[in-house]
Amino acid sequence: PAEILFIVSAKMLAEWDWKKEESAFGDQQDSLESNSLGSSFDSICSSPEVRSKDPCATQRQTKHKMSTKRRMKASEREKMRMRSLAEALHELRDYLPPDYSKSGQPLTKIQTLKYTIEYINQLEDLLNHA
DNA sequence: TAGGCCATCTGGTCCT
DNA sequence: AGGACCAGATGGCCTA
Repeated sequence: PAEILFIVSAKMLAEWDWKKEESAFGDQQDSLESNSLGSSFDSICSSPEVRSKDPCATQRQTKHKMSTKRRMKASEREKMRMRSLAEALHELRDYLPPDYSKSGQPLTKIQTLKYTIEYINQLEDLLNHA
């Protein structure tokens, strides 16, 4: 189980880090402005300029509302899913040497993933040079 | 008080 | 059709 946890977290972080690198610091301003496409969708679509041509109208029409019951069920599942993810991260923390949390405070999720990568690399080096 | 972290809700998309 | 996954939004809590 520990190995699986390590591999999964390593993959998660690898992907996360890679995405970060891609959109790095240079264009932070841009990304801030172009960010939240989803939430800005409504406001964009409601602007008079855009409404005339109307790329959004069809999308709006295809927006189907979930029934309240189904939405509640989905929320509940999502809650459980996120909890199990958090639980796995807590568990993962226990496999890291105590050195990583010198501050005395528990590692954050991101820290846990980053340090796990670091730790795996260290172990890998150790094995390679044994 | 601002900023970081987290849990939760929600709508969209993909898959079975 | 319904479940799983994802990303954005939001609000609460905590700390520097």
